[in-house]
Amino acid sequence: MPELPEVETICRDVRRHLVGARIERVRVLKPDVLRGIARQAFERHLTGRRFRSVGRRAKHVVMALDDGRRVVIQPRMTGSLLVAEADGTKDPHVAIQVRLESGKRLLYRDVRRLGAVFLLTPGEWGAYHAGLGPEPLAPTFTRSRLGALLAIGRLAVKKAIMDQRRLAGIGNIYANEALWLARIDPSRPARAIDATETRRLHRAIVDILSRAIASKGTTLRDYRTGLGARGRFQSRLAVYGRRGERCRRCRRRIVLTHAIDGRATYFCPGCQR
DNA sequence: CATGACACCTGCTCGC
DNA sequence: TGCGAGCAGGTGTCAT
Repeated sequence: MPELPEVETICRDVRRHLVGARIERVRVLKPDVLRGIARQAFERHLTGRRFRSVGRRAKHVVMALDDGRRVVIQPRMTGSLLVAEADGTKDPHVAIQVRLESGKRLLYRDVRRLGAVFLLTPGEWGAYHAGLGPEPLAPTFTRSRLGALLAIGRLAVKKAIMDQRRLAGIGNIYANEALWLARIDPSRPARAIDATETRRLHRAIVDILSRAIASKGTTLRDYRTGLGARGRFQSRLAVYGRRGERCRRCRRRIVLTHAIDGRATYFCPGCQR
């Protein structure tokens, strides 16, 4: 569920509680969220370590430890990370609890348990990082880089901007919203997007992600910030979840289709070409 | 290599 | 009220 703005919000919220803090105890309650490491090894490795930094890459939370390894969390559809004051192990959906020296708990909660948690060496992190596309909010993400990643292959533009190897962090909600902002039909072949449209799409992507972060993300169902609050961007969505409502630009009714990759695609047939 | 189908899970909503 | 079907913000694997 969480896309770039939601994960960014989570990181900002939990960072100040974690950086420099010593890990007193780790409890993995749902071992199937761990990838490539067993429960005991994960718990043993983290206990006694300190968090050195908390950051985001694509839609993933990256927490560096003082031994150089990194805990990487992919929340996927229903995962959430939050700092709590009290024990969370009674909550049936808490997969991992990390108790800090402050007494606070870092909880990884995941109703569907589709999320994934990794413990990576510096070398493994390098490969992980390299497998993801550019960060859309980094200064290095330019119009020409967007143009280059759209030019390859024959897939729909919506699929192209959601492909994490091409561009990191955009999911279904913000893909729909960015394409509406840019007035581009989501089903258009990516390679057919011209320079003017690429310019509009670049601006739309940066704009929608920045504004969503400023609103602490979009809460439709499960998503919560790192402090357990709801995001506010859902009230700003122009097309996502608004089938049958009128386009705020041209007054035509918003259409829903599942023709692209089987995912919900909302668009305005009046002004998205 | 690109692409599409499917799997992974649970919970919620809707129609009957 | 109960029940089955369909759906959900993501990503990895497998066959073609």
